[in-house]
Amino acid sequence: MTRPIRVRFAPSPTGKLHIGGARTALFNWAFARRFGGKFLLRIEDTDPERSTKEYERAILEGLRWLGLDWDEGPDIGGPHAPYHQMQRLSLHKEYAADLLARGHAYRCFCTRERLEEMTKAQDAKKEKNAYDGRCRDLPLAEVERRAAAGEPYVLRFRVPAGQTRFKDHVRGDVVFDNKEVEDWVMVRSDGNPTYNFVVVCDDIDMEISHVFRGEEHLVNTPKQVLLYQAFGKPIPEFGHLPLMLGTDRKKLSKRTGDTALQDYADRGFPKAAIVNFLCLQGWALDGTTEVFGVEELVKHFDIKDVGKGGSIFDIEKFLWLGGEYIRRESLEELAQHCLPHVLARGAVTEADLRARWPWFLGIVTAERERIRTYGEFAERTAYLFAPDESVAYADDALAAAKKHLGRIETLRAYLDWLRPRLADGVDAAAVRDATKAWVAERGLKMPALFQPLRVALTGLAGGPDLFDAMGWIGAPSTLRRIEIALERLA
RNA sequence: GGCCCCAUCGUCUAGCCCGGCCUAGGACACCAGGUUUUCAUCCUGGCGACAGGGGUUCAAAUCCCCUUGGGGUCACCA
Repeated sequence: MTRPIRVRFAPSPTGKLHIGGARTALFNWAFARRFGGKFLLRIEDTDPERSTKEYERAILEGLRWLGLDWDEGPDIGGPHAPYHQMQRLSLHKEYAADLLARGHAYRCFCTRERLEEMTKAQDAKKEKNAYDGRCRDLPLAEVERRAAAGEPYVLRFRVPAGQTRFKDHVRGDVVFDNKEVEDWVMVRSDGNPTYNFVVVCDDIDMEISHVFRGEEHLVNTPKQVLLYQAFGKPIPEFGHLPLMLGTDRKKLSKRTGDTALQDYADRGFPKAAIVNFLCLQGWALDGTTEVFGVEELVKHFDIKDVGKGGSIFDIEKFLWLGGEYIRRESLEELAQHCLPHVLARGAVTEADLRARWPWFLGIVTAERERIRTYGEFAERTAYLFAPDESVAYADDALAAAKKHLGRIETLRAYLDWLRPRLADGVDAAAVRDATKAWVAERGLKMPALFQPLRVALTGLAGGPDLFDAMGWIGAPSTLRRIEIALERLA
């Protein structure tokens, strides 16, 4: 009964890696690593219409990027190769022939048109939609004759009477009445097997011991268990993970936010924060520790501890975690991570940035406590690379500046005062002290100068020390931006 | 609608399996205060939940039943 632990993640390359899929992969991986099992990857490319090599590559890249490594898979092979389902077709056909020969499957000649009518009739009578079994007990002679005549047919699984139960590590034992399971199609009329059939063939062949997947597969499970029984093969243990929900409480979809792992990588979430956050959706280390890494996950993860209820994807907490990880990075590390996001905005070249790396590090130092993603860094520092004439003024910043009635006079007086002091460049410490004294002398409140000034220089309502910012943009731009603000803030 | 699954603060969750230590713990968010030229970081405090109703028991968030609510799924897609 105790088999070697072998789990798998089997994505279909019909889209980008879904964030929920990433969590499924993570939990499978963690389970294998915790209990010394094998983690394998299998590509379910049985839908040639929608599968692409690009998606497949992107999915593998995404998993690798997260730090998940597999012991067997399409790119590295393994004892049960190939790991692309399309390349395993002959095996599936053998399995199907076996089931047909032993009476666990039968040929069904019902046309799509007839099936449609059947469904319509069932709807009209408010009956449940299920195959009515017309071809289930056709005389063998008739079956042979029609098949020989070239009449198209599908292979349906002959669901026996009784009940089907299976072990689910997150839900407990689950029981289905076989009456609820229809005689489903195993092999299409074009000879290609369907998902529910192929999955079981491959899981048997690859000696998968545990199947952990999303809850949407729960209702498929009885069909699959019945198949294992028909084959006389050991049934794996299951674990149906709760769904990740959008803010509408429904299965996470593009309607309520980004769904692809790539989207979050593009926004500049630290990958460790992504992994950490994924862990927190349905699992907890000890209920108290929120920030932890994969070492802790692998040390403590068990499928039994995964919660049953779906969890709403809370982007705010995700962002908070991002900030936590960013503040744990070394300065150099963080700068390297921010770099591509700054470059992506297209206002500066890598060579330029590399040439003034210490300058860049200074800015990273000042912004790090404010950002939660690398993308936010790029956003917040856009003013540094903008032409003086077109610094974007944020709405809240503009409102804050305009609260000060004397802003124009103050700014004009300050500009006149400042100009000679910047003749030899910006000495941030000196200007800072002198400016405070200037404000005090004139009996002004600090914000009366600082808020309009901040908008003039950065266009933002908040940010790092203003005099540091002067140093970053330099004396000419400082003066020029104040001049421009005199008009834009009027 | 049939079937299946689920149900602790607004959100993520600990506690539930093996009833008592729970006047239910932590985190995000929010509110208030401190620090600060602003924003943020950081620190302090606050708000806030066992869906409802029945049982079982000396004792129930924890076990059982019902109701309600939410979700998933009903293809020759995966």
